[in-house]
Amino acid sequence: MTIDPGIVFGALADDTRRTVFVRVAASGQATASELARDLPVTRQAVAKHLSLLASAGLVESERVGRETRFHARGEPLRDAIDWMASVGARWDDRLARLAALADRPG
Amino acid sequence: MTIDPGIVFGALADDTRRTVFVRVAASGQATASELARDLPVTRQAVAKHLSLLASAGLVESERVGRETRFHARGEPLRDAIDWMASVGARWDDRLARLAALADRPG
DNA sequence: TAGGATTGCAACTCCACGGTTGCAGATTAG
DNA sequence: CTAATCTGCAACCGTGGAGTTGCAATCCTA
Repeated sequence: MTIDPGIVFGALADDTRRTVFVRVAASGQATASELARDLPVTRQAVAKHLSLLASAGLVESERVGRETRFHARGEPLRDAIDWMASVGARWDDRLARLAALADRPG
Repeated sequence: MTIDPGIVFGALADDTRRTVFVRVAASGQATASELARDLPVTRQAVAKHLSLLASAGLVESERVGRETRFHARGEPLRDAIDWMASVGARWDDRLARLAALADRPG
């Protein structure tokens, strides 16, 4: 099931949420509480961001004991890139080249 | 001047606005009134979307007589793709390959 | 010059979003 | 067993965004 591009773009539109996503990606594994310690927002705010990122497919959760660990996923990023490249390919040569590379699966 | 990725993602998050952008890109040139004729929203709504797309650098306006014609730009798309690919390159091989291609200018 | 077309600005409504606080349920540690 | 953690749910608030209507200004055309 491929996710609507708008959901992914919306998920990446917010600064805090983008930071959360980058840190999850960088650390491989992270919980809402861990992330909230280094951010200027509440643990619940981070949890909401992670929930929205999950509904966009950008993140996956796994319950381990009393904590919920999150890890990043690349497929929605690739889908969003595909969309952008295919739209821009009509008049932008560099995007056309990216579209050609992005289209071939594997 | 490179535009903040969040602005671009936000601009592409809305369905109607994404449709407007695609139609501007496909037709090469378009005005708010022309676009509104084929869309289920008002001319003013389309104008707002175009204004926001312009502030994200995704579109440029040119006044011709009594009408304002818009055309699409690719640079913000490339910037957004760069951001996505570089973030995902750490754990996703396909995104790493895209990042390698997107990084080399020209 | 009068009229139709095109645009821009302003005010208004509605609601989704980011953030907070408070609390209750589960789970680990001492 | 008890206390400290970690999580999730619900209610609430303020702001901004998407959309509308109405109106004034500008520009082409007959």
